[in-house]
Amino acid sequence: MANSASGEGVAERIVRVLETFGVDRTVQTASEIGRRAGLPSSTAHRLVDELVRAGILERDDERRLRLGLRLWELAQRGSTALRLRQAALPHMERVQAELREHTQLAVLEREEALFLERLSHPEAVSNITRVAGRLPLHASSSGLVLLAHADPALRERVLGSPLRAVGPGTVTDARALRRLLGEIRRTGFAAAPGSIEAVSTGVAVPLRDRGSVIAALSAVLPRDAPIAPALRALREAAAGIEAGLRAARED
Amino acid sequence: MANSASGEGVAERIVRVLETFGVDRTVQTASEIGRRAGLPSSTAHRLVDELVRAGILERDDERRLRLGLRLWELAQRGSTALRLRQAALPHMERVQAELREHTQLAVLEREEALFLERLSHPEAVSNITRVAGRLPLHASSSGLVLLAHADPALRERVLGSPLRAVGPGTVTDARALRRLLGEIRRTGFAAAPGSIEAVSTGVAVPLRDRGSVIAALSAVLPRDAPIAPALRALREAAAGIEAGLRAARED
DNA sequence: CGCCAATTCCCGTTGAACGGGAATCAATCT
DNA sequence: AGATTGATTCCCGTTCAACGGGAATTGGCG
Repeated sequence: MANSASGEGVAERIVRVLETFGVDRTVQTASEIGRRAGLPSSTAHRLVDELVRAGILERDDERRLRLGLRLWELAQRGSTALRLRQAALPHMERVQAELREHTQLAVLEREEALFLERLSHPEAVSNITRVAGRLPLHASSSGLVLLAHADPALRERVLGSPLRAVGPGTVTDARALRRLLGEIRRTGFAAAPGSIEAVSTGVAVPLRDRGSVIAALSAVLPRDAPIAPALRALREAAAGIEAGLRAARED
Repeated sequence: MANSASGEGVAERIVRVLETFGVDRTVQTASEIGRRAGLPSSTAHRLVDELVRAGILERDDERRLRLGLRLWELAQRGSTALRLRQAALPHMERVQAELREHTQLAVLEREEALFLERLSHPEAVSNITRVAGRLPLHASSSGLVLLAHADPALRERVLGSPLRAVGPGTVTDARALRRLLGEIRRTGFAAAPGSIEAVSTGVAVPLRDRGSVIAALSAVLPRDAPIAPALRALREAAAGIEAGLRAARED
């Protein structure tokens, strides 16, 4: 028999299992995983056992499952994300210290904004993004910057799909969004008041490497705060990071 | 046929493939991977293709392979490491700002010290550790702290195995190491001058959760610097992190 | 004890994975 | 231009590891 369910490979199935874990669901029983991944119970148990043996999953004291440290370790190695994060971190710290607000780094992944890093500030306004969290491209300042500089085909795809509102200020009209993206390209930054939460405004600038935009650097400000100082700090940091990336290439 | 090589499962084989990537080897051809993982060429290509389809590996412009962002994303979710890192990061930043030296966070994984986080300071002395890097337990201040508080069986295993010198000051004598570990338990910190590089001294303190040591927090100082200020800063940070972990449990 | 869910064990079936080998493509050298 | 080396793709017969249904077992919990 072997894999009668559908024409998918083992790796895909493993990813499905890993995807049953989430920011909100970090430990589960084998049966839960099986149910969520759509696997027969006995199959789920066998597969989970194998993943534990391989170090991809770990069992805690109660024999419940969580993602293994080994997976994290493997993922860190050599990922492009890591290099970018390493180059960006010191500059992000400076921005965070200066602004006293959350500072974030995001990249485009599978038509969404994926947050690579987030330095939170205890006194700053609330903000839902997390490391390894995702947001739709049209619903955050970082996403807007990424979308504005993305491949035109992707941009049209997003503009043509329904634009879900995340916060009260999310731009959900395709025509307005298209105009906004043009403006972001022209001015070199995005401001998204209330696009996620009513109380906050995101400000983001693009980060370039070899000419093309590879990430967005952003800060989360209180709704009514002036954006000029944040923008200056972010731009300065972006320039520093870009210089770092250029220098790193010269090794 | 199916997997004639040996009695290992698919997951183990996939991990072997992922392990061929390293900090120093982040992109490879499919054939390279196959050779290093001990797979026949055609098998390697098929497997790699599947991993790319699953998003675990990515192809760059030249069709060479690198670890995928999706893997990183999955790994971040829900790992214990992430929670610890998140709790520790702000305190580490404070230590780094105060000492102006590298600050690191390490845990015990498979009989080695695995570095979860590292804040580097541009003006500080060189230091070879990296995020997701590993060092033998006896060869770094962090490792010594972890070893001193590790399960006695593991400790004996390490003491009984050959102790490779990494730097000029690495303790390689089992008897001396045993005495040193006792002292670390007594004093509550480890100082390791030159254990990795001649020019630097590592200072590390344990990080406890529910009574047992789960990680080590360390700083890298110039060889002749006084360790007292660093020790004070590290201890203060450790206390703060431990309080944070306790508070997080109350949710 | 009775109930429910998780887990483990058993086992007959079978097709997906395997890998040897040859062909193709792409650089690089002579 | 022809030869060489290595990566990649394609083909295909073999086969056994994976599969999953089902039953038995464990373990809380009221």
